[in-house]
Amino acid sequence: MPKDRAPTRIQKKNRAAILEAALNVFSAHGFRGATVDQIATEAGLSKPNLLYYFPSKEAIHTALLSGLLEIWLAPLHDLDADGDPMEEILAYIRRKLQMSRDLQRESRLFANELVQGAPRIHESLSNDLKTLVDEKTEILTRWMDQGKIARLHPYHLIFSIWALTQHYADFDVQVRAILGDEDPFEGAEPFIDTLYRKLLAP
Amino acid sequence: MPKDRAPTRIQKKNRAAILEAALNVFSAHGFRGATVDQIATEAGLSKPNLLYYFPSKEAIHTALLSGLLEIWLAPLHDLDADGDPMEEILAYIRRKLQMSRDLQRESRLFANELVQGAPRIHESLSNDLKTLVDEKTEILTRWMDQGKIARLHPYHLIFSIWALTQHYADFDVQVRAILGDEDPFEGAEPFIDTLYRKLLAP
DNA sequence: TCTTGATTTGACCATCTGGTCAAACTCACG
DNA sequence: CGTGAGTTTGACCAGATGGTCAAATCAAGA
Repeated sequence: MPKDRAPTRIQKKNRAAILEAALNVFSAHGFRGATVDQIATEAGLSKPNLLYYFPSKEAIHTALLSGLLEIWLAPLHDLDADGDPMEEILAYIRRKLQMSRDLQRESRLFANELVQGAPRIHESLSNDLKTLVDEKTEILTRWMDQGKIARLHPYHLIFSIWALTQHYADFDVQVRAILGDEDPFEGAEPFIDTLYRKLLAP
Repeated sequence: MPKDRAPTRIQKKNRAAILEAALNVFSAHGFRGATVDQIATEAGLSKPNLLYYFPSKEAIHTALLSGLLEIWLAPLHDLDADGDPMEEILAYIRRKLQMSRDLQRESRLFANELVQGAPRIHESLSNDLKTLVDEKTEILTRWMDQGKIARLHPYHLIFSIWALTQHYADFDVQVRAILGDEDPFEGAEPFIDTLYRKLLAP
């Protein structure tokens, strides 16, 4: 294991390569389905070399997840209480959908984990995520009280946004099996936009 | 392997026990994460005994999936071109949500498979599923043409129903981490019902 | 250039896992 | 009963997999 001084050039490069490779492999096969060898090869390292940088498979997974959680929640974090309600929400949705397209691997990484009961990030959900969501649903509720948007169950409103946007990343195969050549996101964006405009209209 | 005559009493019982156990294990851990031993134990059999009924782990998985696909698609199959458009769609959604609650394991089984690219059911998607969806979107399009429901992209309308309902089964941990003690489905039903009434109103 | 810590690797290990097999046991039916 | 087919199992195997370790190689500062 490298000493915990300032990371060397090589350390930086290899750690990054490992996390990048791990994202590919874990998101495609899940934790159990991924092998250390696979990750090492994809990172251009030997297995013992990889284990020189991370003490275990589990450690790679954990590092990856906690590193990405922030990115994953950023759009919700940006929801601004002082902005125009409808525009804020629609902007959030748009960003979330964009992430589904551009960060499919990340979405699948979380999906894999969640479908199997989130054994490794259960704590983050109950703490970081719950806190953030509570903070933002409070804003939503205020907007509803002010008649700026329709009154709805705020938690389920959030769930619906997650469901509708992440569906396109997580279940991409299914979507493409049905749409054929049509680009999923081309149709998804206006559809979801319309949906929320109708739903949220006071 | 048992001869392919009429199945004996014991064969019936054990096959059923194996599939039931396999549903538990595969849905909770995914294909790769499940072990034959685990399934055997949960079915109350020894591993070689289990392999007397199914030739391989893969065979169990396949039998399970293909057996369940029919059940899974039944609600959509029931969508009746001659019924009242709005009521037909809302009934479909309600049944789908009910399935998310009552058949969580089944939902997760498919979710696990889909998130990882559906390596084992890709064909079913492109054939059975695609055919059924095409058949039903045609009905939806007709209803839109007749002005019975709002004009929307029919495929994405279907996707949205799948996403919104299955989210509660597949990502149950996340939903519960946020809702706390509140029953997810109690709030989900009216929320989703309202959503589609607003969305589909012509 | 030399030295020292950082990096890399081949060989190895224990365990897990899917699957096999021959022998033992059980059951239904004549 | 007796018997043959149906059922069950302990012992076993080969390959995969996570992880270890000592030795070899490399890189950068004195």
